[in-house]
Parts: sequence; structure tokens; C-alpha cells
Amino acid sequence: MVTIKDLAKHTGVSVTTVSRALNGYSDVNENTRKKIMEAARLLNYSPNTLARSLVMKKSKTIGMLISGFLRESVKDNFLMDVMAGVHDFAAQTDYDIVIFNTNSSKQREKTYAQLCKERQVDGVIIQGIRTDDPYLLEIVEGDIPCVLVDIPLIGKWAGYVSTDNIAGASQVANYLADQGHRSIGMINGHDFAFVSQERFTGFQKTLNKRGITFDSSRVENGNFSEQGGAEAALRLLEKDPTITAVFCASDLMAIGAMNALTSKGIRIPEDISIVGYDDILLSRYVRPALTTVSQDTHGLGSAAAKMLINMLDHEGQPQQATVPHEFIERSSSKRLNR
Amino acid sequence: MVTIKDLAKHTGVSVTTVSRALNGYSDVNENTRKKIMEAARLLNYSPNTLARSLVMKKSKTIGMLISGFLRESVKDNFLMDVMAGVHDFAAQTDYDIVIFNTNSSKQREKTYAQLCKERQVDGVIIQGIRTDDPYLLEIVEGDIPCVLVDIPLIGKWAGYVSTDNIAGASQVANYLADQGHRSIGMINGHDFAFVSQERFTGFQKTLNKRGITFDSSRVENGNFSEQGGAEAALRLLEKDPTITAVFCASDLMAIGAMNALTSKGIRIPEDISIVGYDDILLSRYVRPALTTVSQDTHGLGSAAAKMLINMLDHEGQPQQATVPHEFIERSSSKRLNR
DNA sequence: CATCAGATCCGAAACGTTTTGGAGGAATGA
DNA sequence: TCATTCCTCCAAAACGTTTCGGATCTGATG
Repeated sequence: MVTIKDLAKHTGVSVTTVSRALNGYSDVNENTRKKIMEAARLLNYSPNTLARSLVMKKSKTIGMLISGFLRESVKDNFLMDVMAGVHDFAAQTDYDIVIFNTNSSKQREKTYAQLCKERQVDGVIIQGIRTDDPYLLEIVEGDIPCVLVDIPLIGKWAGYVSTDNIAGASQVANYLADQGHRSIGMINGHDFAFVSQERFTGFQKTLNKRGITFDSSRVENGNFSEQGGAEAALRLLEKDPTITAVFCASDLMAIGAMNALTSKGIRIPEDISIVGYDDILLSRYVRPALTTVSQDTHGLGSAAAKMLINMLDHEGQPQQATVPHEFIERSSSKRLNR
Repeated sequence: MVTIKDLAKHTGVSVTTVSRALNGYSDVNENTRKKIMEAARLLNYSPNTLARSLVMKKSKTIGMLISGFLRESVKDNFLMDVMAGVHDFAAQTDYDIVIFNTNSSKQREKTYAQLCKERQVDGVIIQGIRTDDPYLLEIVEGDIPCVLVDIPLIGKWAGYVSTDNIAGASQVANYLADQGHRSIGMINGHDFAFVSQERFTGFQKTLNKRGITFDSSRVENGNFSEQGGAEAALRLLEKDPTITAVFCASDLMAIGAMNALTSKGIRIPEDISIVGYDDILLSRYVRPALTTVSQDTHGLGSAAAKMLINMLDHEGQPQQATVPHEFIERSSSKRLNR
């Protein structure tokens, strides 16, 4: 490996001068600089980032903590979309991304904070973490700049990006009410996801405002999985067979619910309207195409990256950012005719 | 930040001893070791990987070069699936993954090899790169251990994983021939993808063996995109309206082709049979569901990671690995009745 | 007693950078 | 002439680890 010392020897100047020449300082003669550049090109030199990071105490690296990066989660484009967004923004900067394995199966029991310290990441983007994760607080209250995706926490070094889940759910509620539905159920994720809490809140408030009875007794959890959605749909129907519409807190659960209901001989949307959330790729292709709330997932990722890098490079304060969402009516829901 | 020196000061031993204690060497008394461990826990010490990597010349990091990690590529689960596979395998080891931004839009014009040297990755996994990429050879012939996905090149430090594309395409050819098709077209990716070359070869050879005329004049390139597939399908049909079956080198192109043909009033599979390749998530949900060749994409990724890490940890030779594929008949193809 | 072996510890160098605090010389101004 | 300023350069320290080559001490062996 060719180091800065080799360049120094090769050009007959000191290591200091080489470093300063390469980094564009003004106190080096143009001729020597040229000579150094030339040597660098000749010897195919590239600086050792590790050594640089060590002394500069900046690694120009941002970490991505993703708990659910498993075989399963691929179906759900959400995570991937966010990652792509982060990546696309980072690509315009000089930051690289390292993915953290926080697989529980791993023997090494390390906290997120430890991982970050060890790898010396400058900041970290966190997504898909449960609100009851013991390490969540550790990192939010820690001293590593971080941006949370869909977890509304702000700390001294922690900001977050999300969509307005309350508004989104509220729009769904208004839509269903407008369509004449009165007996409505909901399939939620789990109790430890902020989005679940918010979507429930927004949905309930608006329905109640519209004079429609709705409370947590009309909610079943589907754990954000297709299978879970299917089971929740059946439970919901068993509890109250008069239901004419179901709002699902994720598209994947909605798809599971649709399949379960269809195989029970229930027609969608004629008998029951289904509305999802996320607008994953599948929802456009599934039959009937899923009515849902679209989020700018890619934007969520790039907004997170933008906020984090702004915090790092310009000492910006941690903030909160909201990316837009949009209600999309497709064919899995319709006006109730009774 | 608490360093190894702090531990040394705190416990009254030398830095050397602390290091050796922490790393499990035998020449340190059990009592001192305990004392050191205790102090480490107390001060919440975690080692600085950067410093360690610098002296050890091993970063315990593998790089992932992905050229097409863009908004678009998300639709195509392929890339993501492979990534997940790599990640899942790496998660069981002590390697972390860093994603390399090789976005061309980037001002910093660096070659892959440079990126690898700078970040001091121990090895690298490469996918989605075109065979005419000028930097491909640089890295294959370089001295950084690497594993290529779907690019059959072997070098001193380079191995690869792929599926048997020739066999897969051959299966499709036999299937179509068995179904009575005689006038067959193909939509390929582009000329600079090995998989395209192989799939064409396998397809042509087998068709010819079965006495069916097929050559490159019956092939249109769709550039692996949905839009490209649609356009290619129309070109194909224009050239030869008697075509009864089209083999697409990727599902995404197949879906594009189906849409284009359908909107021309052509029924699938009644008028034309369509067969794809990859078995992306969508192909199951699209109507009619796509007949295709399924690849164990996740396995492709984890096989790549396994091979690379084996090369790194056990000085294994670069090899070639093939993961299984499977022909899957769905409803976009049928027996020809004439 | 001298020698040896084993257990336990440590100083200092090394890894490849950046940065601090100057040094030496030439040009300029008084 | 001397002092000042500018330009160009450099030696050495620092970053946080690991590791090489001993050093010191205790007991045991002959």
C-alpha cells in the first residue's frame, strides 16, 4: 500500500507538505503541489480513511440501524424504499453508509450505542425499531447525532422524520364516513409502534366527530404481517359480522385481510371495503387494487439523511420534518348501498 | 470518549496489559483481568474499531458495490433481495457492511478500487454492474478479495456466485416447445449483461435442438425495464405478427410486455404466452400471474457473503458457486391450440 | 547456590494521517 | 541597516489500538 510517506520520499518534501498539498492548503508552492499531485497519480495513491478518521475524529460515515432487515421484510418495500432514499441523498455528499447488524441471533450482545461508538459513525439513522426497545432511549439520550424514522422523539442530538399519520388516518375516516359506512373496524399493527398509535388516534377522533361509534374494541392487531392481517380480519368479523369497512394500518395486513375475507366468500369491495396504509408496490397490482394512503417513503429516507447530514456538517439543530402523504382511492373500497 | 488508556490509568496497569486482558490472552492474571473487565464495564468502554483496524490492517468490513441503487430499482426486488441475503449472512459473523455510493452524479470521480482502498474494506461484493464497466476489470484483477454476483469471472482474488442461466433458459425453451409453440420471440436485457448472453444462448440452443427456428433476429432488447419491455414487445410483434410466445429475460420486462400487449387487445395467454425470469414479488400478483424462472435471490446474496468471508477468514480460494433455480408455471402461458 | 521455567507485566514502536507551532529565507518598508 | 511581512516548508505530537521483545519475580530443580 502506498502511503503519504511514499509520496513524501518520492517528491523529496515532508509528509506535512504532502498532506497540505493534497488537502488544498494555500501555504504550498504551486510547483511543489503539482509535483505532489503528479506523484500521487503516478503511484496510484489513495488516502487511508481510517487513519484520517482516527485523527480527525470524523469518519464521514453514517450508520443505518435496521432491526427487521430479514428475508421477510423484503416483501414490504417500505424499509427498502427508505434505505434507497437515504442512500440517494448520501450519494450526493461525501458520506458513506454502513449497515448495522443488530440481529438478535448474534452472539455479540452489543447495544446500538456501542455499535456506533465502535464503528465511530458520525451519526445514525434508525428505523423499524419498536418503541419498547430498551436501547431506543439509550441512543436518543446519548450523544450521537441521530434521526429517527417514524418515531417522534426529539432529544439534544435526536430529530425525526415522519408523515402526518393522524391526518392520514383522519382522511381515511372521512372518506369511509362519506361513503356511508357506519360499522367500521380497524386492523392495527402492534401497540409498540408510534404509527399504530397515531393512526388509531386520528381514525377514532375523526369517526367520533362524524358521529360514528368507534373505539378500541373494534380494533384487532395484525402485527404488520400479511398472516397477522388475515387472522385479525377473521377475528374482527367474528366479533361483529355487520362490519362494512376495515381500515388496515399497513398494506401488507390489508392484503392478508383481503385474501382471508375473499376465501370466506366475502366480496371486496361489494360486501366489505378495505383501506390500507403505505401504498407499497403490491397494492397497485393486487386485485382489487388497494385503496390506501401513500407516503413518500423514498422522501422519508432522503429527508432523514438530509437532516442528519445537516446536523453533522452545519451543526444544525435536530428538528422534525414531515413528508407529504396522499389518499389514493382504488377499487378495494366503495360507497355503501343499503 | 473513554479509551484504553483510561482503563489503564483506572486499574493501575499498563495499556499493553489492558489490551491483552480484553483480547483474552493468557499472560494476564485472572484477578487483574477481572479488575480490568470490571473497569471496562464501569466506564462503559468500547474499543475504537478505527484504531484497531489501522494497526491490524483488517477492518472487518465488507463493501457492497451497487450501481443501480436508485429509486427505480426498488420495484425490482432482485437487488434488495440479494442485499438482504448478504446482510443476513454477515449478521452471523463479525463483519459489517458498508454501501458504496458509486453514483455517477457524484463529483468525486473515484474508481471502485479507490473506494475500497480508502475505506479499507477487507473484501467487496459487486452486483448490478455492466460487463462493459471500465472499472470491472480493475477490481477483478486487483488485489482486493471480491465476489461478483451474476458475473462469471474468476481471478486471483475474485470469485462469483450465480444461477445456471443457461439451464434455466433451456427449461423455458423446452417448456414452450412442449406446449406446441413454434414461432417464438425473446425480449432480452442488454448486450452488456452476462445473464442476457447466457439466457439467450441457453434459449437458442435448446430451441434449435428441438428443431425450432430461432436466432438473434427474433430478439429485442428491453434494457431490463418495464417500459423497455413494453416497447420491445411491440417491436417484436411488428416484425413478426405470427409470434405465439415471448420469453423475457426479466419479470419486469415481462410485465411491461404484458401491459403493452393487453392494451393492444392481445389476450394473454390465449393469443400469446409470456414467460419471465427472476420471479420477483410482483409476478405472483400480476394478472395473469407470470410464468417464470425463480432464482433463490436471497441465497445468491448469502452465498456471496459466505464465499467472501470464507476467503477472508480462512484464506479460501475464490470459487464459483451456483444456487438453484426453478421453473414455475403460472397463468401467463398455455398450450398452443391451433 | 546457580539455573531454569513459568507467570505476569510493561515500554516503545508501529499503523497512516492531520495539525500545531514554528523556522528559514526573500522581499518590503522605514 | 533593521524590522516586518509573506511565502514555503518541516519536525513532532497526536489519534487509539496491537504487538514485539524483553523485564521482573517466584518457585522449583539440580
